Amino acid sequence: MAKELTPRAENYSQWYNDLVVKADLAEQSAVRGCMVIKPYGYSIWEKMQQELDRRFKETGHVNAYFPLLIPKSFLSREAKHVEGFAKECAVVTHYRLKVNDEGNAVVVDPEAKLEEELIVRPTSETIIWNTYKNWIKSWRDLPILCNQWANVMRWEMRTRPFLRTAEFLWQEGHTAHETYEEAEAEAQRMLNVYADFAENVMAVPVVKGVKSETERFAGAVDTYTIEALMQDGKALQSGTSHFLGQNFAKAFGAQFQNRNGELEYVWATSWGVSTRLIGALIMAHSDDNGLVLPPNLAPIQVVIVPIFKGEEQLKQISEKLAPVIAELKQLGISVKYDDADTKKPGWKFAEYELKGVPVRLAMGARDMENGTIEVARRDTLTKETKSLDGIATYIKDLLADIQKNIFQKAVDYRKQNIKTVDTYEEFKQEIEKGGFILAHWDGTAETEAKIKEETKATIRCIPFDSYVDGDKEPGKCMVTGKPSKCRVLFARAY
RNA sequence: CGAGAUGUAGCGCAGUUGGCUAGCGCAUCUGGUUUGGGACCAGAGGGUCGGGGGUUCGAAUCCCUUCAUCUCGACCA
Repeated sequence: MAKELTPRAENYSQWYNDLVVKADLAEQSAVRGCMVIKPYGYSIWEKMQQELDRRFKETGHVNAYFPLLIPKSFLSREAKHVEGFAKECAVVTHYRLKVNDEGNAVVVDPEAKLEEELIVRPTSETIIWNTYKNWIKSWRDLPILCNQWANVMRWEMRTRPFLRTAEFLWQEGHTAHETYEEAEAEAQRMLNVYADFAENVMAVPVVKGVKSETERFAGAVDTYTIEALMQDGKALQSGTSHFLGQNFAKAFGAQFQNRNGELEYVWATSWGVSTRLIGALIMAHSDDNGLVLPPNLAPIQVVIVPIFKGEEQLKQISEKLAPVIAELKQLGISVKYDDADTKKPGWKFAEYELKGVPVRLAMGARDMENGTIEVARRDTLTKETKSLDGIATYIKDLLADIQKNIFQKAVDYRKQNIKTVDTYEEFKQEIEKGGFILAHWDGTAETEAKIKEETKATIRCIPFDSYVDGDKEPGKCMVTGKPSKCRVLFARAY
């Protein structure tokens, strides 16, 4: 056994770390907190990008690119914003290196100090609003609907592959609008795009809602979020969309003449999802045998393994399979035919299971004689022997079925792990078991802080939709007994 | 940034009362036999023992120092 995963039950974090490395998604780099995303992991990101980008374009957005480096002064224009990010910014102070006097190392040239230091972007609101203010003079210039695919850097103390790294890849949408209502609707619309993507492409069910003041993005009026539940019972914030009000417009002096000829500050949104989604994908579906990828994101949807003795037999099997491969490709299915004779079939089976390939086909001498093929599905780990006739359409349907099944499993899991509690004592017990908890809260930051302090649980969001009977009805805060409008979603989170 | 642990071949580890040429498993390479769930035999290559300094006739082993990683806290998409 070349590659063994730590079982989830034994050590969930270790399982996750093992999987990331052994499934060839990413590895540790020479730079603290930064990872190398390997080709297999990156191709999952590329598929995510394709699906998201298409949805952004369909909703009228265009892509652009803004600089990596931001003048330090920009960050401090919005008071809350700087407060939120100042502690985790990397700063560029010099623009030149030189060889030291001993001639054996390069050192920073003290002569080359920057007049104004530059910040490696933790997010781009400031540089973008400094730019947008020049683009916007009239209501006729609005809306601006831009997105950028970029890297950002947040100097985190503790990092984990995909879930929290110092540098990560993401997209950030930044839009400018004429009215409060239009911007607010945009923030909601993009949250819905994220939720649709999470559920239909990633097969990860999410709870949509609004963040409490404490958890809100620094500089936003409101932050909307999609929250997913991982297999260890912890929540993962998987995407956020912010209604920024006029905060950044005011900070950067972005005004326009409205339809009444008056000067007004521009209304804004921003929204993003990151490579963290790969972490969500792993922790939502995978098992002790390795990754389980939903067909809609799997870089390889079908792998075909020939089982042969000698070159002559391989040739015969390959000929038999060629039309099947062609037909699958015609149906838009990504296929890998692994006829390498350097690895045994058993090794390949284990390897592709580890990598989460949704469907595996195998053909040996027996199948060839019978005109059959072995079909194995990753999500259920079941095998069946099927006739070669009509196999391609069968596989196409099977992939759709697997996508549906993976999602349903995740929905069922969430259903089993979403509870309501009415007393704080009960809450303390339940939170130890993990999962989502719907409970009443008095709406104050003090109570929220007390709960976090005592239980490590945070308010993930105030959900938009109802998940259990009566969760939208008023009640009494489980801690203080003060009135509460509706139940809010608690969990321990990543 | 606080507490603890660990650094020996690509990976996982043994060796640490100071003493021969630093070892084992996996991986790698060569040749052969194999191929329906992580094959077998034979041979081979691969090491600044995390870095620096010290003690000593002699250091992976003892001392000092430094760096890195992991776990747990504080902080966070």
